[in-house]
Amino acid sequence: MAARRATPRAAPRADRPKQVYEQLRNLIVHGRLAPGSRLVETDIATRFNVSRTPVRGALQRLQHEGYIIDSPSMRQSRPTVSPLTQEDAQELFDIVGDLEGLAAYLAAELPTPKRQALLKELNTTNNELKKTAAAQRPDHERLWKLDEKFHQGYVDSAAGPRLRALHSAVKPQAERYERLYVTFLAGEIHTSADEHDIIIQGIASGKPGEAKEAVHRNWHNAAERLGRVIERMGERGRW
Amino acid sequence: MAARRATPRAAPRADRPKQVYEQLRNLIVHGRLAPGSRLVETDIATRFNVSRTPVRGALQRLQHEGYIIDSPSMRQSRPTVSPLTQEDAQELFDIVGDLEGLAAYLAAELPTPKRQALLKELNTTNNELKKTAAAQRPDHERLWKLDEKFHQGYVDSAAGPRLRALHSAVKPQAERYERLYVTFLAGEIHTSADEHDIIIQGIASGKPGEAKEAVHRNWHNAAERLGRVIERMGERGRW
DNA sequence: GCACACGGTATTGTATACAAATCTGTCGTC
DNA sequence: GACGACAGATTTGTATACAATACCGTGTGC
Repeated sequence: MAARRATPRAAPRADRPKQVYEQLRNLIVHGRLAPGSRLVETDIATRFNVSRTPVRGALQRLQHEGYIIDSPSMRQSRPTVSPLTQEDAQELFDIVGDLEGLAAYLAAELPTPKRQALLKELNTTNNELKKTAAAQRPDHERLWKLDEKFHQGYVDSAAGPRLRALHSAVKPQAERYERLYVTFLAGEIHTSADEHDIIIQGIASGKPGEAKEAVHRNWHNAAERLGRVIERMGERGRW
Repeated sequence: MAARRATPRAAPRADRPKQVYEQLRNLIVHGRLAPGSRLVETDIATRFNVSRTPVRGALQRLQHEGYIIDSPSMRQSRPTVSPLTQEDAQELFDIVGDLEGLAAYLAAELPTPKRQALLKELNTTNNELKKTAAAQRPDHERLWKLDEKFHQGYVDSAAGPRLRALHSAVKPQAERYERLYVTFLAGEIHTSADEHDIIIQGIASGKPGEAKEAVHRNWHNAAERLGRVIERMGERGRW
């Protein structure tokens, strides 16, 4: 164990907690750390050649953002990767839809010039999404990125700092489920893209309420479509 | 400095990070730690007779929940108490309204028996609120607690674990502004109580959309009323 | 054969020493 | 008199030692 420590104190002071956080998050999101896995500070520390201190920071953030939870029936906190369930997906998507709905509401109230620029961007992204989805063997990574970009578009241009912060803490958690979605429901992406058009329409016509509702429906429907997939997999939490 | 440490290692192992967090949060919420104040780990540690380790955990949580921010224009993170501004209040209240709106939506969809129990509780609380507000010199602390209890009612009975967690992380931040509200707008509490009745009505009639909208309006209006107060104070951040 | 207690092990909580980085104030130079 | 460089002081980042607690397997008594 001690022989393996490459450069423990020579590391270039580059926000190690964040690096550890990102790497762990990646492992979780991509399913390499299965739901239920226990995260042991010491193991992680040796794995990344850092001490427990930055690891602790990363774990606390992961926990706060919901990627890991303290396994129940234990007093001492034992962080484990949180499970993937149908109910959780449904609730999470509703919450994301709600937050993004608020952003869309605000986007529809933007002054015209800014709104026009946003609309152009949204249309471009969504058309690319449609085109990519229509391909013979759609590029999953690209599909996911385009969908992400679409939603991020109106959030960035209309949300204030607080909403943005909250969104960027909550939304990424949906990635765990979205990766399932895109893997098993690539054929239904066009449904989503059509729903996106309704969102665009709501923002374009300057009707905040409609834009918001369209976003809600998009996420709610996605959760429903996804629910069938999770059920089929028996909620095993692995894929 | 060293002579003052009472029982550094004899403390009864009672989740010190949480204790530190709660005490700091209290200081912030009650304005004893003014916006812009710098929080220095070592100072806090000596003040509470703990080491920097639990303090660090508390600070990280406070930062994640928005009570403190890294003051800009500095590379090294220098946490300071976040400011109180009109825009921030408006955005924060909209977000809380949005989250609680979702909870109210779900509450209106609850099965009848559960809904009846909830409605009874909400009515009781709101009537007490009205009664308290009508008094000659209303008890501010009590007013705040009753309003809090009212909103918590439908959240607790309808929200899932995720929504509850998010709500309990975001909502308490509004307390900084609510304390202003109740201090300077005690006379307008009845307006809020009337808006609460509309929420109750929405849940009672089983119309999720209306319940949600009523919650949105309640928070949005509150933010507007509060905005006038903050403006009057010149957004000094002290009171 | 089962329940319970006990001891070893694993893991987290806390304190503290040290290193790196920034900030602040002073002094010298132009 | 102002600007800039340098040195001391502050403060945070990291590593690590130690303490406390929870977990787990084994053994003993009934």
